[in-house]
Amino acid sequence: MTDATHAQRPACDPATVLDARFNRAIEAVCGRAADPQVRASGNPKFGDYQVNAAMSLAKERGTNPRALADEILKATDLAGIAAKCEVAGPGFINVTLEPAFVAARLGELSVSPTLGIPPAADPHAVVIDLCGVNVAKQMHVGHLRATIIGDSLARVFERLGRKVWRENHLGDWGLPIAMTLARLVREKADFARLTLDDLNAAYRGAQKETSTADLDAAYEFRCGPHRIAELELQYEPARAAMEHAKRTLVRLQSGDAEIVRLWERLIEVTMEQVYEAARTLNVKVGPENNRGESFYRDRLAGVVEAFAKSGLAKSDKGAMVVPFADRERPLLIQKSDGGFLYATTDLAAVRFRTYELDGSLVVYVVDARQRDHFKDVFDAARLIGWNTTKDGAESTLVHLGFGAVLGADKKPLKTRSGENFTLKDLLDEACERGTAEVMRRAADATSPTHGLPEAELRAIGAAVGIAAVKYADLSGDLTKDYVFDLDRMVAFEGDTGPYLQYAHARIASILAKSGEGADAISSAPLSLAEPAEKALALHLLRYAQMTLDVGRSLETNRVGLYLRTLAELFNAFYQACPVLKADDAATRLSRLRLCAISRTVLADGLSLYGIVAPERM
RNA sequence: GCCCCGGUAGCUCAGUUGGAUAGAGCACGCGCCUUCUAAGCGCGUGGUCGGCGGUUCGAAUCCGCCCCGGGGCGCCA
Repeated sequence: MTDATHAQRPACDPATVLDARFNRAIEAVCGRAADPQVRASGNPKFGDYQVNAAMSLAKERGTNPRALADEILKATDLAGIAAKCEVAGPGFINVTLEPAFVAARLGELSVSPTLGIPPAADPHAVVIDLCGVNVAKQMHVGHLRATIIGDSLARVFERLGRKVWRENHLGDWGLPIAMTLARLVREKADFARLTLDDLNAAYRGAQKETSTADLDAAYEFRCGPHRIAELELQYEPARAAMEHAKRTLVRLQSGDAEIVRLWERLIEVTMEQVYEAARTLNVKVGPENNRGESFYRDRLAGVVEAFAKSGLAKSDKGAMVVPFADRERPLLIQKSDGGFLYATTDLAAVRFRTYELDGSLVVYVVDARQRDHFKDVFDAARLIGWNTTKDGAESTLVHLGFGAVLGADKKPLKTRSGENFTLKDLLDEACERGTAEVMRRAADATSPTHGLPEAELRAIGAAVGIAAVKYADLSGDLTKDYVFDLDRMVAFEGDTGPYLQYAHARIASILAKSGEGADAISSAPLSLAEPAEKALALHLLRYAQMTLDVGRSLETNRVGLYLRTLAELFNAFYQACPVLKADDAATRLSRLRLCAISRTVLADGLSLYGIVAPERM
């Protein structure tokens, strides 16, 4: 997203070297610098890399593209880098790299603690709004995406060396919470023993008991006085409940010690499920990430004041709105009764995140339906100049609107009995399926997991089930809806999380059986004589660029694509090149080192998804 | 009505940001475990990339207009 990030290029990536060399040659030939357009070749018959700039440059200069490609190629110093270069097709320059050059770069990668990722150029923080639970409500499948996508992006930015804030913007404030609280008080609930189910029931009960929909409709359609009087009598309890809720809200807002204590208990009970889900999902979200709506309550009046003072907000039908030049719909920041709205809270949060948290990138991982809302909030923030860090650097505000999770019938996911699928149900089932599969395989006497303690098998099974769920979610286009089909995800065949874990376990197994020490392996000379070895090595060298690309684009699916390709290339290598039974000791050690690097990169890549890579499965 | 997001193989989806003959996985057909984990590998069948036009050396990708599906549109969050 930032130029600084974009400019970073991994030193061990051959594309970086080729880019520099061809850049120099193009400048010599054409008299000016231009992007050489270095790309990895899609087809092995076109070599390892292709340089595509000659065609567009020739068009610009009105010359023959193949002749220009020839000229550029002649001017490029590739001694020790390329084994073969040729001009092909309309003017592609196809480059086949020298295996020794690739091996040298891979050696650099293997001793890099960051796997070749250059240090972050932007010293500001990245702020990620994730999870987004509501107090007194059960977590459902929508929270799955907000949580694991946000956590994965956080992990990517941590890998890139950025300071990351995971912000759990909980819905812990406002009338609905007060209504729930009021009802629990009236019911004389035992707050010490409250469960989430109790809260949920109270929340729903409160919504229902205060509903005056029929009466409101009667007013709206100007029903006769008889009908109105009848309904008013009927809705007397609803009014009373709402009055109580409002009194409770006032006490909460004014800091009434007793009410605040009960309110905190509500949050505690709600968040316990979040922490449990986070543990199951291997997601780094805990109490330290809680910064809910209530945190911003004392800043809301200031937000409205700031917009009013700068002339950006105006009064409209008694409410305060921020109008926009390019659209009809204004942003409502204060109700006619003086109350604030979620847009007000979000504006306060934007300012806190850019200024106080010093974020030059603030990512909101919130479902796609809120696109318009965030467009308005971000535009308003830009109008008033809140998209800047403490030292005045520009902040990028991004809404990463993810698609819905659908059932097999393409409708929002429901259980068989037609109820909402809670996140817990879903994760429990995934873990069960994973465990069943691991147990089944462990029963086979020839399996590497045969005879392991049950607790260990269960841990592997849970890791496998969760990997299936997370991979299915993160490896697709985040903005699209996707069909949640446990049967398919937990099939563990093909393009799945367990497929990657399996590749990792195979590598770990080879290394364990080799009998070689880590030092002997990590210091072995690399030779990449076989095509499968070289192809694997080339892909390993692209890890750093892939990670940078994800940081720039926020497309987590690039990680999945990279890892799937890595696993495929490893499997091809595994099939074509014996490691433990290699022809000679030097080849054996070289291949072991290739295995070790593959394993490190695969495990690191899986860690970007927060997927655990077991040694055996 | 206005705005936003999608449409790629029978199904579920990729497609390295405009590159060479559009790829996987399921499913279907065939082959590979006396060799490091067969949750694997190889081969085959399967396509008007929603439609029409445009931009250019080159389009699934960019632009315009349609068709179909989904979502959102002031005092809830």
